[in-house]
Amino acid sequence: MMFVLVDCNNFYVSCERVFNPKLKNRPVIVLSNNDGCIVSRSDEFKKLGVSVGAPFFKVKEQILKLNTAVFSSNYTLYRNMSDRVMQSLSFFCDDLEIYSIDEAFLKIPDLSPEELTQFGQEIKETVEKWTGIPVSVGIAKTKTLAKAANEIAKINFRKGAGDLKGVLYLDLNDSDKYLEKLEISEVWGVGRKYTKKLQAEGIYFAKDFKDKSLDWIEKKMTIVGRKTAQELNGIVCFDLENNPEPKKGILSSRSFGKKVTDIKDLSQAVAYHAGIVGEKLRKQKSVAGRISVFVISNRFLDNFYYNSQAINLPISSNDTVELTKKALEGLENIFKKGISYKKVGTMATELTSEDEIQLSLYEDCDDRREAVNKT
DNA sequence: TCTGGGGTCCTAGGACCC
DNA sequence: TCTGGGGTCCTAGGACCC
Repeated sequence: MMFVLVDCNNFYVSCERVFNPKLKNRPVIVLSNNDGCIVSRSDEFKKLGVSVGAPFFKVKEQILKLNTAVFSSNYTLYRNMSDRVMQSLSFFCDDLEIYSIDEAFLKIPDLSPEELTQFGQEIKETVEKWTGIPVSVGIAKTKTLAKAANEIAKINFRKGAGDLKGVLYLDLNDSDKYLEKLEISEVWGVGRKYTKKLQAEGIYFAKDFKDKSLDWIEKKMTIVGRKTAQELNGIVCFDLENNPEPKKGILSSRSFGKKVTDIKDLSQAVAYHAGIVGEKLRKQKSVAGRISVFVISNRFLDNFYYNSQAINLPISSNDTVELTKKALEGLENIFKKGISYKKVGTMATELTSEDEIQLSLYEDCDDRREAVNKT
């Protein structure tokens, strides 16, 4: 079997371009809540080293110089476009995992290298024709290698080399020639912290990592790192997950656009988030056994303050009134005067299905009845 | 003063992903 | 002046149990 990773290029930017074709040849930036951070940017900025997550104010000047179109994010639009992309993909293959809003894995049978490459190109052309969203395709023996292949195809395309045309099948037999050029930080599962750690050990490229001893890697990076290394060697450790379990936690949070110090303002926000959480719970037919609330000050200033509290519910619930009451109780316990708060959130965990809770309520009744009968 | 061995469960914290 | 939001998984250490 082979894994195919289809990844939309600069997804939010591409969505905006679909609805406004004049933006095709113009630099575009999409910003987060409160227009604080960059969440998507066109290729011009990738080349300039403007990364996702960068604070807008720091790069604003540089960006506006280029006659850039700047957008606040419009998640309804992006969700809608995402659905269309995923639908197009399901046309090619039923064995499909929607990994994120702009990425999906497909699992397909082994074919010859030429056929695989052709398959990838067909996917790319079709999705672009049907949705207007440009994508890159990576194909390989494991998810981690498919991710790498996709990344390499993207880099190649951006450099204007163009020989891959946004599609790469990474054959296990000559993976080294690609992996020796792929920065370790680009490997799926290796983030900022591990990149530093690994570089300190002289590991700069995916190939260096892949050739290290597994036990050594596990010691440094837990079992997760071990699996990543195995996957780079073609051993499948992460299979397709196309039967998603219901979510294990549901979170709603938002940062404030201005200074907030008053518990009244915080309470209002916490209640709002509890409402959102309740709504999401009811939508997926879950109830929460635990509700937590957290507050956080500006992490870039001194006197950084973070605190959180989790409260167990006597009976699991998805009722907004109940959730709000408990969340506000929690807030009172962690509120500290004189702090300038930047963000609050409410989170539900220990989720179970609505049906189960009803069942257990009946069971309680039965127990009680039994107890009564016995006496 | 000496003070077992093994198991489970829970939580906080740290890493990662998009 | 201004730094997103929503998730997952793993581990260590403490509490508790026999």
